[in-house]
Amino acid sequence: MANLFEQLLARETVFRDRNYITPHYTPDKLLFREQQIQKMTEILAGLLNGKRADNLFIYGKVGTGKTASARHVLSHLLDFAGQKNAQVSGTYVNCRNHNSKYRVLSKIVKDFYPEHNFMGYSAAFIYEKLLGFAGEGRGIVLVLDEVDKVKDVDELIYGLSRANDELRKGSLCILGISNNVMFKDDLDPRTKSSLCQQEMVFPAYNAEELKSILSERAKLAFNEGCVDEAAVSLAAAFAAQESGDARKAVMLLMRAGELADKKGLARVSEEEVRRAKRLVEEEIILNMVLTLPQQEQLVLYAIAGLTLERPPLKTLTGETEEGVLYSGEVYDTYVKIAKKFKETVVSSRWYRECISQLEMYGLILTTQSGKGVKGQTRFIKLGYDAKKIKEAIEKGLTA
DNA sequence: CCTCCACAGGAAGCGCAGGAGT
DNA sequence: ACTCCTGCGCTTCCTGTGGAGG
Repeated sequence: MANLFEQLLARETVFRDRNYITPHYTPDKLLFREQQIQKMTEILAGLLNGKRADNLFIYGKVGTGKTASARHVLSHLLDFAGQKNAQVSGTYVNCRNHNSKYRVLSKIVKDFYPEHNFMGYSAAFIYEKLLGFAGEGRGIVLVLDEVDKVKDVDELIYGLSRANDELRKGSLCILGISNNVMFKDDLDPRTKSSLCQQEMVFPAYNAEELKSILSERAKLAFNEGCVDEAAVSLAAAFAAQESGDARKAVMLLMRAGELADKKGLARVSEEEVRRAKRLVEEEIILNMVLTLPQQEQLVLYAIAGLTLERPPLKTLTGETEEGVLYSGEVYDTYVKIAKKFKETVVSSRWYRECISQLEMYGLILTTQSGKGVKGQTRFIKLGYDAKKIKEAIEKGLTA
């Protein structure tokens, strides 16, 4: 009997190197971002001659290459500065992980003085340290990704730009990135004019562009001839239709490849992409179900349970129709279930609020009762597969 | 036509956790 | 460290609505 891992590795695969088709990988050449990269290069070029550079604010939806482009330009800048012995430094901060002025500043200073640990030092000290570093005559680029996540952005930007004004030698250049279009309007006017000296918008990719991007990745990630062109087109089309998010397109093709491997297929075809899309959608729904507030989960669980109990009805035309539930009976079963799980039972008013929420999420469908029913009530129908939803919630409740 | 049923959904307010302000 | 404030989840109370049934 062969070793378990040996077996696994020896298995047929469509992948040459799976890493190239994960969202973590950034290609050396960023397609369809030449303009943006060019403009960023122009803005930052002055630093190499000891001049100041304008601050730049970049925005655009997720998966439009903002982060990748910024990091790309930054690394080129630092490489070139290293070769030319120019006094240029820079660092990248993801503000989702460093979401306050203090955290951002200490991350920056820690990057410039890797041998020191500034944990616990006062904000003023860290600020001075940064001023000192720049004051030695360095041009510094600070890439602040997802700046909108910083709680006190105004203070952070204000502090940094004031530092820039105070410096006699050296300079600071802020390159802010955000995918929230509204963010700019919430800023203090002074912060806004400071951060947005230059602005840039990254548009979403269209289907053709996504196709080219995917093709490039596919060449690297898949073995030759292992992925149909039609499959790449379809994945690009799906992603373009929804959002123009390159990351989503890449994920879709990766999943399709995994499906092909699982089924022992030699190549990835459109069929795998379709199945991958369904799979991804299912994951999103199940994830949504699990992150629902407790009471809404219980209500949904009651609906799923009742739907399964009730055999699908045959309509007059012979088609089967999903069981339609009355609002009242759903509430009654919800109460029973909540008691069984020893959870608090909410009032029927709040239950109705849960129903509205679930409908907003698209997890259920409701219609007003018409003729043939006494009183006024809502008919409730599950939007997705009852079994899967029930299983998902059961898993969540026992965990 | 009136009444009742079986709900829908608005308004006000309560208790609590957690963040902001000092 | 302290209070103050705010948002969330929820309850209570209430008025509205359209069909069923007498």
